[in-house]
Amino acid sequence: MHVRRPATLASLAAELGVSRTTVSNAYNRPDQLSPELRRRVLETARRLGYPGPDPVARSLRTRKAGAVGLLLTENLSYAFRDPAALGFLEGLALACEGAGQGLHLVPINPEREDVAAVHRAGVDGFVVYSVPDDDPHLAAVLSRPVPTVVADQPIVEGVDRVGIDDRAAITALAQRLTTLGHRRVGVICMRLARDRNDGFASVERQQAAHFHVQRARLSGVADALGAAGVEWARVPVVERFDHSTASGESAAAQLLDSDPQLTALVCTSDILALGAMNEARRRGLRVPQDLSITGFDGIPEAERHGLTTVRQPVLEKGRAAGKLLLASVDPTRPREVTLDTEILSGATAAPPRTAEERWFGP
Amino acid sequence: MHVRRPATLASLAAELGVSRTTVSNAYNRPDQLSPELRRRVLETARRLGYPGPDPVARSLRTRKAGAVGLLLTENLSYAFRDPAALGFLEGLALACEGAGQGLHLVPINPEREDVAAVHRAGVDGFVVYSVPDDDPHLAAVLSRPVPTVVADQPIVEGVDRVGIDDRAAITALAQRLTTLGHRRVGVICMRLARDRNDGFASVERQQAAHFHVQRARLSGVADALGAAGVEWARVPVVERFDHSTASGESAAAQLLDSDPQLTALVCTSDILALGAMNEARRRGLRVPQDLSITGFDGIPEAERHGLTTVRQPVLEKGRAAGKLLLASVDPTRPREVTLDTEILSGATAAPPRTAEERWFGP
DNA sequence: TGTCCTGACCGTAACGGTTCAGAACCACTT
DNA sequence: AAGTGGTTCTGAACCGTTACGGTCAGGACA
Repeated sequence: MHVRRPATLASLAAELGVSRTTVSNAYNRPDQLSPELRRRVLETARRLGYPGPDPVARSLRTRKAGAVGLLLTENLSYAFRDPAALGFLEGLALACEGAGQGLHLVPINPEREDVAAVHRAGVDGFVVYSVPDDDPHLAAVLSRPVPTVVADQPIVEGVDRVGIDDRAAITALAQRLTTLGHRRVGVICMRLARDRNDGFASVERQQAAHFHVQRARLSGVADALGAAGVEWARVPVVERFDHSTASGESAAAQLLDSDPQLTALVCTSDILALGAMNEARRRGLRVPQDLSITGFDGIPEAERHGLTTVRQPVLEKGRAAGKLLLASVDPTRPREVTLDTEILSGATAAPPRTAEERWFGP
Repeated sequence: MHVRRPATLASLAAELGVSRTTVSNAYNRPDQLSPELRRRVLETARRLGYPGPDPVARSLRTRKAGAVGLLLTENLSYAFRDPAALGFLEGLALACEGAGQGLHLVPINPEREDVAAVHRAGVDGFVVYSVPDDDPHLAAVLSRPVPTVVADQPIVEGVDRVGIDDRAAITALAQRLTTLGHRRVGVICMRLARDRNDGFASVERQQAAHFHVQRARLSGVADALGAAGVEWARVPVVERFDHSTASGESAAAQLLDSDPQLTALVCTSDILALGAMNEARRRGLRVPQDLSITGFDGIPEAERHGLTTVRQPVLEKGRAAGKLLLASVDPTRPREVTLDTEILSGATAAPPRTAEERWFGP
């Protein structure tokens, strides 16, 4: 007995004495052959251990892979730790599931700029989530002749997009602070470019940021403060490469050390804000009496801590990205989806203490 | 100007007046052709908008898809809500990433028993996580001629597996309760089969359970109680189909209603245990003074609440599953990996109150 | 001068399917 | 007897690539 090569559609057809077409039809178009023959085909398939048409060969012919690729800059595992990313992923998975499409997570090694994985992925389209404008993987995705949807960022000419109005949302939030009377405000933001810069971010760096979302949020804060007469160039902005509460803590420390007069910290994510709250507690500063803190995202953890923040519909965003991609054959689909946000009032924003209060207590 | 068909390797070769092989080599084996020609090939490719070799065609020829399939019973989105599943997913993603393999999430519609998605997935192997023994999707995976690794359950003859010793782990935990003096114990477990049964689970149902992990954990509890002289048939076991804290709450309520004398609740997951704690609080029962509660998994949330539970290395389990699958060409690999667990003592297990204490206070 | 080696390139044959235009056959109508 | 329509099945083309086993020119070597 020799090592039998696995059965194929052709070998099955030969065994049965019918054409390959007929075997193919037995699987894909039952109405095209008599029930009796179909039964025979399937039975013989079982006997020979034929597992059904090979998915890759089928994909080649039909030009459909049945899967959507997801591109993330970070380690895949990052996505599983960040609640906002996780919500997005869940929404996207939901949309794919509903359409019977697989979700192919593209493996990115952030160390090596290895774009090959993007070219190797057998998918019908890509969703790109939160990568910098100049990411080489993004370029690789765009070079492939498949539809693409970008979530949040970056903004690429002619590419479908789903996101929120980051700028307007954070402007509204920051306005609450200025309305409460805050004028000395510090800002904590996420990485602005692919290079690591854990420290103050100059206005030039802010404007040159490769992460559109961060850029938009910073200018949103600038808008609100500007409207209250605060000169943006004097507002300290601290950047952190890693997105973690530890980053929020050290950033808050850096801000408060450099300017103890700050009455409010605006953070561009809830994770950072939660870290900032930790640092405030460590310093014995009461939030919001001594220090107001705001976040962004509206993750469950933030809600539990009563953080004043912007809630964005992350799950809905993922779902919208999936739907948009899967509808890409439809010329009447929207080319851009902007979802609504909502301010969660929380309990971490209050009027600043006056100078007297600072010294003598309320 | 006509609608140009997208460029292929062949059309590129024709344009250049070289063979297809040479163009292929320009991408895959730069050493096989002169740098000069390679440069010309790549430049012409750019000019014609050729995006590089088609991944599907390549997969067909090389018989490698560059991706690992993941099969979950539940909605994909379930995996993003259950911390244990999430940890597993993260570990698996890490392993794939390290090997440059994609992770293909197979879309399962739990309503319809549609196995097609399994057949459509272009992957080099499957990881199956937590599905019932008789799941049709599992059968579909096994019918495909690719390596497969099962995580936790089910146990399939001849299929590689990674898991923990569920039975021994929970026996040790339950023994703590019996050592403390507990004899009236109730049990809350997850679904035992594919049909919904929100209520008491008979011993027959327990033994016929299609979820190996649940079966193992229940018999582990039985072992410990048996050793303390408690007849298992009299121990109330309540089953819940959905895995949520709400399920834990209602299950605890059902147990305590049926037997107010219970001094301890053993739960087969932390999620259920956290729900049970909610219910205890609602009833004014102090944990652990009035009621001891134990969990299983060791999720972060449990640790925060000081739950007495078993910690299992979920991330490591995912990673191990990935490594095992990716090593499946190596005949010397282990065929089964059993990871260690550890009891987290927590603060939700204490000696039961005596009858007197029950009536007159401690 | 003949032999061998090496680098550069090529032709053919898969890889395993799907698709589409018909062929063959049969029952039924006119 | 010829035409009509429907069902069932076939043949050949095609999807885009890579594996494999070459050829061929030119230089090294003895």
